[in-house]
Amino acid sequence: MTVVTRFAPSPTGYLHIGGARTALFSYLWARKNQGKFILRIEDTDQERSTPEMTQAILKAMEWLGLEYEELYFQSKRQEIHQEYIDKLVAEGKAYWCECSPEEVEQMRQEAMAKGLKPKYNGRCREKNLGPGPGRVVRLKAPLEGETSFVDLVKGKISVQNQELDDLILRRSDGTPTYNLAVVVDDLTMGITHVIRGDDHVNNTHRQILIYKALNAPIPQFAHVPMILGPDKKKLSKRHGALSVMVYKEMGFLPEALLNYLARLGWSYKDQEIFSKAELIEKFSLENLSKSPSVFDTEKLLWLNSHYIKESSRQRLAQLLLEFLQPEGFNPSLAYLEKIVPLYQPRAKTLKEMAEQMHFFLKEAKELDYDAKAVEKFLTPEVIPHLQKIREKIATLTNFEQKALENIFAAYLEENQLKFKVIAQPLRVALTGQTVSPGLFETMEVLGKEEVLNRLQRALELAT
RNA sequence: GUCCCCAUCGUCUAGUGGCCUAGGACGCCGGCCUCUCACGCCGGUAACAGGGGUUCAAAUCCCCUUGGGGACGCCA
Repeated sequence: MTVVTRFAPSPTGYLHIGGARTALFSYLWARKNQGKFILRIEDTDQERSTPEMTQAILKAMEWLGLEYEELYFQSKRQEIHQEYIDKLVAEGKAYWCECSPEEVEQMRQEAMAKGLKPKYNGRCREKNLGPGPGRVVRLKAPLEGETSFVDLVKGKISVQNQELDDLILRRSDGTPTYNLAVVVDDLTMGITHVIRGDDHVNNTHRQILIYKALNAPIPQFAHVPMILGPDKKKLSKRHGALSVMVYKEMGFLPEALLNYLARLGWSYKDQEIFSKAELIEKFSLENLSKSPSVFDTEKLLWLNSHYIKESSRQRLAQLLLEFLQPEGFNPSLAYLEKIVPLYQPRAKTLKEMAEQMHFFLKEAKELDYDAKAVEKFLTPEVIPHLQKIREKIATLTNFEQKALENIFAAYLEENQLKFKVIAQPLRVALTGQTVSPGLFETMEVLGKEEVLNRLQRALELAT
């Protein structure tokens, strides 16, 4: 049987870190088994679902590169859901209930008071009611025995049927409830493996009851533990960025996020770095961890810097444009491609990279000079040296790193100087700041004319 | 409150009864490299929650305690 997995987000919010991870696991499992990966938008909550969020989720899936074979919208499948509800009622596996939400709430209170789990007490079970205003359809769940399943990551999970109640299948407004819709959809889409968050384990037993009432085959379940914040609480907005697309805006590469997410709750021996192909090859459900994991931005940052080093300068240059343009810079790709390699070993994010390279993108006359740096390094002692060096450089015809190094070596030799003495002053003169990539590579990228202009400007500044 | 699940360094994890005086990675600390900042390289710090069993042998199996997470909707 071919493997079919699905990711079923509800468009009541953006695609968040946790969702992205279960989507990834579902995707990997399908790919590994040459199966099918389905994206199903569970937009049945008319109140809170929006088309904008649906688009946002689709975009995020695309950015992450999680391609799916089929796309469904749950809201368009209500007739199918209804068919199954009718079938259950016809077979006596479900019944109409006239209890109002207030009455049910009271039943819950009573159960709580008795130290029991809050649940519906089954009052309309045997009333044999038909449809009517305000009425819902409930599943006639077994009163005794236990329901269990073997979770692919947690092992056997059982629950006494007394703990479960007659869950609602069809709301009084005629729409199907989540549990019914999920079961019918998973069933009709031929899902073989339901990979989802830990928070669904309790629903699983209820869903299995529906499968059984329907006499349908039950898929395999794999419940992935939650992702926690640094305080070990379920990851939420107060822990910072949650949305996948915000990570994009923060300058993360999709492969870094994917790699990080994969290793969060899953492992393959001691390996840390995985390409997508490797992930597909090595992924397995049994190596998923059973316990929740804490989201660690530091490690994500490390992976991101790793992938920045691995990426081609062309790709990074292209991506950088998105960060540079809002800042008012519009460099040519060719020029950017020359700058990028100088930052690949240094930057942890694209955003950081873009910010640090500003001085490359301005002309000498509009360059910002850090006042403190100027005061500290452009001293009367070094000015003459910079002046002479500028003259030497001006004679250079091939303005390359090697040639520049030679000029400097010669000058330092003649004057019995250490490079250290003029390095920082030179840096400040060229970049306006005290931190930058190596000076020779920086000069080569800036080009002769710009270097001469900047030295000129610095010399004027210092006097 | 009731039910379900979980428990190895600060964090992500390896470990599937002897190979464990517990390995890797991030972070942190120190050193090397060095024109600044990084990168890189080398080294270090640091964990089997506690208590009972089972066994010749337990991080690994069982029980209890503690701690943590999740779920109890006409939300998904």
